[in-house]
Amino acid sequence: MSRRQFSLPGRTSSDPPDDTGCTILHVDMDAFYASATLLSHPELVGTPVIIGGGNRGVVLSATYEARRYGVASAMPMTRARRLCPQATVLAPDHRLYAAISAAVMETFRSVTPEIEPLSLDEAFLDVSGAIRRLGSPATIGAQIRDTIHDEQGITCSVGVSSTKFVAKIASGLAKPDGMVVVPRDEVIPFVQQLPVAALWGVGDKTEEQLTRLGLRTVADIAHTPLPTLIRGLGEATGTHLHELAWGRDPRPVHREHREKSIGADETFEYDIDDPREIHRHLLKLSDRVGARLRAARLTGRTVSIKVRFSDFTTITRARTLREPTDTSREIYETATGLFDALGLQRARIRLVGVRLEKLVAVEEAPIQGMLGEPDHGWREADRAIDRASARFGAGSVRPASLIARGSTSPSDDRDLS
DNA sequence: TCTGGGGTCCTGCTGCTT
DNA sequence: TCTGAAGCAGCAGGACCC
Repeated sequence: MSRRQFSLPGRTSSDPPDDTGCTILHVDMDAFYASATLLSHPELVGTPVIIGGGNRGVVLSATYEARRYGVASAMPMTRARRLCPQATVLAPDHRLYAAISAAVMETFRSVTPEIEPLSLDEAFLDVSGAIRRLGSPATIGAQIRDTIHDEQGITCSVGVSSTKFVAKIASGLAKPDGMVVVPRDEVIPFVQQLPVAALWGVGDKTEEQLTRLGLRTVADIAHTPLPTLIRGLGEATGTHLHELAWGRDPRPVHREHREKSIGADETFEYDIDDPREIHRHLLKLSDRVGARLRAARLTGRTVSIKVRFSDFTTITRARTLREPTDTSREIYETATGLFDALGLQRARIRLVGVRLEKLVAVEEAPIQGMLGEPDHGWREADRAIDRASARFGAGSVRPASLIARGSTSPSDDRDLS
């Protein structure tokens, strides 16, 4: 098999770049969800396929054949279908993605323990400790790509550089199925030739603001006085972009990742204007969030809700509790309290969400009983539900109000993802 | 065109405490 | 007792990322 390498603009494959000091690798699976799904649909390989679903869903991923028609991730499904009507649409299989992701992360761990996963399908690796054992960073990148292709049957792209953000841009340029090395002494010209939108942290709005300031390339940002950037973009963003524009990104690869919030939200198939129906969804979401908190042995102090109306305007409300909690019932009661306080009169609601913030480990947060809670209260009930779910499957036990009339399937109301 | 779900971070405002 | 400043926490909204 031949894998594309060293495709930095202006270079040829006979001119391998100097990867000395380029110890950061960014590895990104190519069209991960689509490639993974096609493992069980080999007859669709080479054809346009879109992963996504639902009336109001968006595209999770698409094969490169579908992307040629303009289909892109996060695009509304209705639009994707219009752009590429001949595409096969498949529902996502999150269990499969998690399994492949775990195997890929294991491959990374065989190279170095210094891994920072960003999502299921990408991670930063600091390979400085592996060079003596496995070879240069570019050699290690090539080995990783071959291993993932041979063992998982999917391709990935690798960016190699001395900083995280340059490695990330490089892997994007390498796609699909390629590798780009940005030598240390070429970082500044490499970064400064890029459009501003290539910078990490520049989305539509920031790009608009930068354009208004007359800045189109990273070089423009680099040569703009810092106070001007701060005035236009704010202290944090201004400083951050100025640093990146000079190739400076001192952030190391972080092995440990501590979650700061855990939440769940749900877009309804049709807008809902019945507060009792909203309460039922808040109960389901609180239940889901509570279960995830307890599984992660975390508690949270601030309960926040999100409400999105039919016109897509979105509001959030939050309440900080006296003590942290991991009890689904307490989360639910706080969430409904926040929702009821909005005083909505038959407003058409598209989405509701529940989130727990200010997380602390169970061990660090002595949990107190809810006010008026009996000795064997909601906490014990939650634990019993968690045990039943572990044994019989998620959703095997749930609040009676979530059991639809005539329903016998636990999956009716509870999302297993 | 018509916008998911899971997150993180930043900014501005308000109210409380010192 | 009153007032203003400073610091901080909480809250709300928004931008961004995958």
